[in-house]
Amino acid sequence: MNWDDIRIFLALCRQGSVSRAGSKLGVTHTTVARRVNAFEEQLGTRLFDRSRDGYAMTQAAEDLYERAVEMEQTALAIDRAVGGQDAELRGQLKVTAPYDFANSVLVPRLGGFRQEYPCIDLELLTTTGLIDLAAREADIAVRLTARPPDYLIGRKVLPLQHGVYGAPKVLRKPGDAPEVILFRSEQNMPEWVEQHFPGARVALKTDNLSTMLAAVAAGLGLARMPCYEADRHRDVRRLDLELTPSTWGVWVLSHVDLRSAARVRAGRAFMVEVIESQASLILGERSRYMGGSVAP
Amino acid sequence: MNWDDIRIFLALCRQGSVSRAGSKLGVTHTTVARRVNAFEEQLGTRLFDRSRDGYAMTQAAEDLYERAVEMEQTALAIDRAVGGQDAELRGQLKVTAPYDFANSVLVPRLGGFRQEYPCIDLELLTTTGLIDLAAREADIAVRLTARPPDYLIGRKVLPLQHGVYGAPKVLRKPGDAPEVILFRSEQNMPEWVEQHFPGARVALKTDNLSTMLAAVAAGLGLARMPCYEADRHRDVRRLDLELTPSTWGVWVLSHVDLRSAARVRAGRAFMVEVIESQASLILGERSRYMGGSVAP
DNA sequence: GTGTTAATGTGCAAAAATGCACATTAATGA
DNA sequence: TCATTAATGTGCATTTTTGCACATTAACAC
Repeated sequence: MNWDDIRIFLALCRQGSVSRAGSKLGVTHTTVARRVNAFEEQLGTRLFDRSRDGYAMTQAAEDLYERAVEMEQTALAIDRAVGGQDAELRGQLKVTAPYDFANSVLVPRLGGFRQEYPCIDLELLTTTGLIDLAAREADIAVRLTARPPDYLIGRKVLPLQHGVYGAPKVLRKPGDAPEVILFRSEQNMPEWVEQHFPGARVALKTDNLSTMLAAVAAGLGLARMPCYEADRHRDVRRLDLELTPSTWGVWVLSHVDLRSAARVRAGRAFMVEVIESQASLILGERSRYMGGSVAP
Repeated sequence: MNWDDIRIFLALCRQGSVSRAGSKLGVTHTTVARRVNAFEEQLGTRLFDRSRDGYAMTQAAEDLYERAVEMEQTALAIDRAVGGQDAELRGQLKVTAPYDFANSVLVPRLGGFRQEYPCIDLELLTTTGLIDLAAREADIAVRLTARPPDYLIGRKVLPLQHGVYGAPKVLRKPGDAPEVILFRSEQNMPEWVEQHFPGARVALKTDNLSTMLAAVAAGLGLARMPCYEADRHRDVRRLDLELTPSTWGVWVLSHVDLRSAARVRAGRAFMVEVIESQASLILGERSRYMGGSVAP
């Protein structure tokens, strides 16, 4: 028997629906449904009655529930026994991250963090705009930058991949010189425009990625954006252009003073894992190009 | 944390090597090594010292061990709580299966059965020869047959796929009529020889599959064999011939009297799972043909 | 009555886990 | 000294698990 099935079972008992259980566990509701179905088949016993209201525990599930709670207690005790972390993995943890990156990459996985560290009160402070601010009274900062400030300690988890994106209808116009969409901070025409679209006019200047992406999707023009943001939009396409590589990366940082606190270490490790697990998105490996292909 | 990692950890503590732990758990040693490595990384603590003698527990592992045993007790209690099976999933279980099929398909996975049902004393009785005997005082019989005897109850899990096999050096000889290898029970030249190798001489008659396979591999001639046996030998090749399909199948059977006993039901379910999980082997999907290709 | 929300379920694609085959090494026995 | 055995470790292929996108349905609010 896969003991982890009991963990899934317990969450579903408590939440009453595969959707809510999935959110708590940091997985999709389809995963919860499949895991519980497989668990029932393996045990040869139905544990839940299914309805649109959710999953109701059967008598068999009631019989197992207390044992499942015991396993959870033991699992938590194992967690605490590792490195004597017992007193430290509780309290408040503030994480700051760029708004779009947080929404695209971090937030969907935070259910898993809460599951793993139920005694940590997580607070996510987002910053808007591409040019990130210094950490504002946060324990952990996720930063998209070429070089973090000296007073923050951490490492570059992944390089930040950029691409130039446009809407299909814009890209299909043969001969037309598309317009470009820039950030407010870009006073001069950037290199990728001079190099690939000389003479292009600026359709829009914006101060955040969401607006930029929405503008690209609406066909206002082309923009150079990080892949983690643009590739999530299925209606925009990336141009297969040679770009000066970005020197920026995804950094997970904390104040030098805080790096040894257990909950900060746990928080950083978790953020690193979440970022690494979406490497294909961040590195642009999911980009869609015109003609339906993806990059090799 | 994946609670199933604790189950792997516990097995490795007890066995002292990833090879032995893998055998006990019914997985490969590489799986055990990977799971434990990932578990250590996730905990941020080294649990084992590695050497060629095996994996020795660290102090951290010693600290966790008792908790892991507690989880195992709780997991076993959950097993027992399901359907009130407590008193039934213990005792002796005799399984009979054809010698070659048992060795090729069943034995590698029996570690998993012992893991899952530690209180069942498994006894495997093998029968030699292609033509199987009636069940000999066994609870469960795995049979390769077209039609099981009436006093045995069960189902055909998979059809049995056969092929004609030869050694590469035999198959490379252009124009040479290869000789054939038959079973002792085959008094007349079988149809596949008459159809594809008319006039072929018999190089050898044998009474068991292992000898037949060894003879094929040694280049004595061609033989028609079940794929589950031949495809495990990497030096023989299957001929892409049209054969009269075998009417035989892999059956999992038990006496009509015994089919409702919990340990018999558990045993049958497990055998079915093991057989189904090797469908690609049994159905000949792993056959190697001349020229290095595999069948589509 | 209609729109919204939130639930389950399904099929396909992507990601992760596992198996397999092999290399290497050390211990052991002949 | 050499062959055998049994261990760990690695790279690639295969299998399994999970995510994603979508469909459907029911309850609820307006």
